[in-house]
Amino acid sequence: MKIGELAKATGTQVETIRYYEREGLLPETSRTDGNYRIYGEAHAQRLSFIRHCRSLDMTLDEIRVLLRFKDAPTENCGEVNALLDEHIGHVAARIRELRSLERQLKGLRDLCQEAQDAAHCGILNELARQGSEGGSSAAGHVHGAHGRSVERKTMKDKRK
Amino acid sequence: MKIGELAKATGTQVETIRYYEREGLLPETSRTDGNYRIYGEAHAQRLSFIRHCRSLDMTLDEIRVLLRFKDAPTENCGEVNALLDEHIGHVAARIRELRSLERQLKGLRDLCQEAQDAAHCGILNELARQGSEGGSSAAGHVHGAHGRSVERKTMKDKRK
DNA sequence: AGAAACCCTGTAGCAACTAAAGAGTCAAGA
DNA sequence: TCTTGACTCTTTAGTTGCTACAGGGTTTCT
Ligand SMILES: [Zn+2]
Ligand SMILES: [Zn+2]
Ligand SMILES: [Zn+2]
Ligand SMILES: [Zn+2]
Repeated sequence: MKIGELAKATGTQVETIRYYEREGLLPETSRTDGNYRIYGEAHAQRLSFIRHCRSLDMTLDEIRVLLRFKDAPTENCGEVNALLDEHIGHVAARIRELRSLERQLKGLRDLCQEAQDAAHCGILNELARQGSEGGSSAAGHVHGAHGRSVERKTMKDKRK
Repeated sequence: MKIGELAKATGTQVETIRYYEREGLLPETSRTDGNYRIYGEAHAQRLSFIRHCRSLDMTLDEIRVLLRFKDAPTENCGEVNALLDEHIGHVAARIRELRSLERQLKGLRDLCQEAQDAAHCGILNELARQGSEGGSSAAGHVHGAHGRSVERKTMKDKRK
């Protein structure tokens, strides 16, 4: 099948597939006379595997490790288990961070019950106070607090 | 004070301060004869405000909005409250996503109790199964599952 | 005076894509 | 047959919030 069909079959964007090839997660395929990539069932399975891992928020580096084991069926899978445990740790750590943020944010929110002039807004004034360290810092690899997908479109005219 | 002193006073890196200036979060300052930026107390406060917001995982765009209200003390702060509520929603949404991921990952982990050959590893086999959509997708702006800071250093020699 | 410590601008890199430019290929319809 | 349209190709740049150079200039200390 051609790249567009593979994309449809796996729910992946065409550019993402080419990106994975560049990154070495998918092998380079054979090509048609017209230089089109052609894929088989094995490619579809491998891509499904990758996307499944990504849906669990693993990094491409983590996925690379798992793929090495997929490609070496006689190896002992102990490292796979360890990697998964670590990744679960990454997720758990980020959840703890975000819960702490949520608490702080709710406390902050309570400082302004009803709208007034900005100069007396408890929220703005509290944010202006210095100190109060303790934000997210160490540990794993689960980051950010802001999603992909939405509202990305509207960002074009941001600058200027 | 000079940029290095401001950096020390606020616990911010020098490059970050210059970056905020480029991004319009901090105003351009006056300069010394030798073209050094000079800052006063007001700048330090503004920077503290920004860093405080960042420690709460707000985006720079969100912070820009809050700064507009800081700069207009007579405006009604209703939008501030709304922005905070939205951001709390972002964080809450991401927590829900990550909790779902955590459940899935733990279920996956249970599929391989003791190390064996990769071909029979329940984890690898389950990841290879297709379907099973339902990963993170819609909503807010709290993303990823992988932290900043650590293990970034080790990534230099990644390719090749 | 010389060296260390600071500052400047400009550019590139990180993760994991996404989008777009500019060109080529292929199948079907008029 | 020709032409439209859908598809594909490569290359390049943009996204977010910084961080790290490189290659200079300035200040300050000794
Ligand atoms: Zn992880
Ligand atoms: Zn308020
Ligand atoms: Zn937010
Ligand atoms: Zn196993």
